[in-house]
Amino acid sequence: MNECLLNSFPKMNKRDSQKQKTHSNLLESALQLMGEEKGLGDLSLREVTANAGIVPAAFYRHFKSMEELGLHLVEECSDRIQMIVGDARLKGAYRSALQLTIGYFFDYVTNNRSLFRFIARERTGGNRKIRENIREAMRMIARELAKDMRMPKLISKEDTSFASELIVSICFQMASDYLDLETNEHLEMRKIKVQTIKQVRLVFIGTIRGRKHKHR
Amino acid sequence: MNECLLNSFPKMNKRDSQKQKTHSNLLESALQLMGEEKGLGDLSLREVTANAGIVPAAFYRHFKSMEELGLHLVEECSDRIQMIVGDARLKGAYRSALQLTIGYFFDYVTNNRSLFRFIARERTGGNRKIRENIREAMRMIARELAKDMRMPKLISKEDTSFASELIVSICFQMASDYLDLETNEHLEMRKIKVQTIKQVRLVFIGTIRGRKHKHR
DNA sequence: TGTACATCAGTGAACGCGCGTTCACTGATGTAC
DNA sequence: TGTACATCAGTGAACGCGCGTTCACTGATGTAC
Repeated sequence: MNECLLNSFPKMNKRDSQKQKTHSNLLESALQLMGEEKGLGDLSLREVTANAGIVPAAFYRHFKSMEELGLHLVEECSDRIQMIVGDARLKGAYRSALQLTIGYFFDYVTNNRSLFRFIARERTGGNRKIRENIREAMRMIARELAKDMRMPKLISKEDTSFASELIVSICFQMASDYLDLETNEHLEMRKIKVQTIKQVRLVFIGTIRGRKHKHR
Repeated sequence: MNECLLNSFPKMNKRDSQKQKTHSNLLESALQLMGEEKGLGDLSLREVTANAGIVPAAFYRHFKSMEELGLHLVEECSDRIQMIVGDARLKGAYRSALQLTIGYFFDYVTNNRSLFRFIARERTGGNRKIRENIREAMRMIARELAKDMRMPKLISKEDTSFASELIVSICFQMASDYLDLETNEHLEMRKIKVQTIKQVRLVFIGTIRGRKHKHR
């Protein structure tokens, strides 16, 4: 479907679309190889190319280094997560109960393990440029989320963006703890979800009740 | 001083104390070599031993792998941070204004950059066992912090521990962002401290005002 | 105290291995006429 | 449409390098008598 779309572009000839395909094969391979345990820094150029079905030297036709691949990966993950948040809004998820919203979020996390793992891990674990890009991506996700928080007129735009950034940070942190559980530890999973809900509610309450003392 | 103390133990003969010294040289070397940018996984056994002034093979007299060294490092860092928190309590820091407390915290972070870097980074970036140990260490720090939060009788023990865990998590996350700044970005540093204060205050407010709705 | 033996932290050489990077190349695809 | 040349994603061999680990060793320190 993606390829089909690409081919429909006038300039997308056979050669270009094949290149696109290999390009995304490389990104997908990297994500896949990192799996549950490894970070970007633990991947070798050779294993990524092998997994993508090309020869090591061909890597340089697409990226000048693994770091550059990492930056593309951040971008892609960020796009995908923003789409997730956007979709959820369209489906009205964020307008419904908090439990439900957090539930949806953890479903997405479950269905995109390696994606969230990657972001959570490289957020503090990667190199500086990647960390910065992830922080920026999270800020954009928070902005997306903030649209859903246009709660009562009670809360100023400033407070909304502050709260949404904190909520995104908390959710990613909890998602990271969540992904560390074995897939059969249902009780623990439940506990983390409940905890997340409590934490987010606490942020809401704090934001609403604390709004008068804004600058002090 | 430390060595002196060790030597005063009856069983601490010359050989044992030399071993202790090399042992902590290795830990210190690892911390030092990780510096601002590298994680535990980016260190090679060879560079650590070289920096500690021993031959690669001698590493195995102390640890069976780099992972084991990492676990010792987590333990040491955790001890040091708990001492920091404990000291702060003795000095009465946590009883004084919130700004002051957070200020002290960031001073400690500044004076122990590599230590906090290590914890922040490996908290999500390291291997599973190390991540688990760090989470446990943070829980203990939260417990230590909770002693200082025995605020008005308003707040239940349960809520106190919940809030203190969230606060510790937030502080570590912010410390990690803080350490990403160049040492001359005073304005940005100020901003992160202010943000941290706001976030922690928000947690306090949320905890106090939300305490009636405990389980729902 | 002196001697003979045991312990063991640290040595240094050697190993096989996977790594990133370079290079001249190939052959399918695209382009100009 | 057919032909001649250009482009360029992917090839495959080669390189030097630092890696973790092994091994028999050394010699200072500890211990038993």
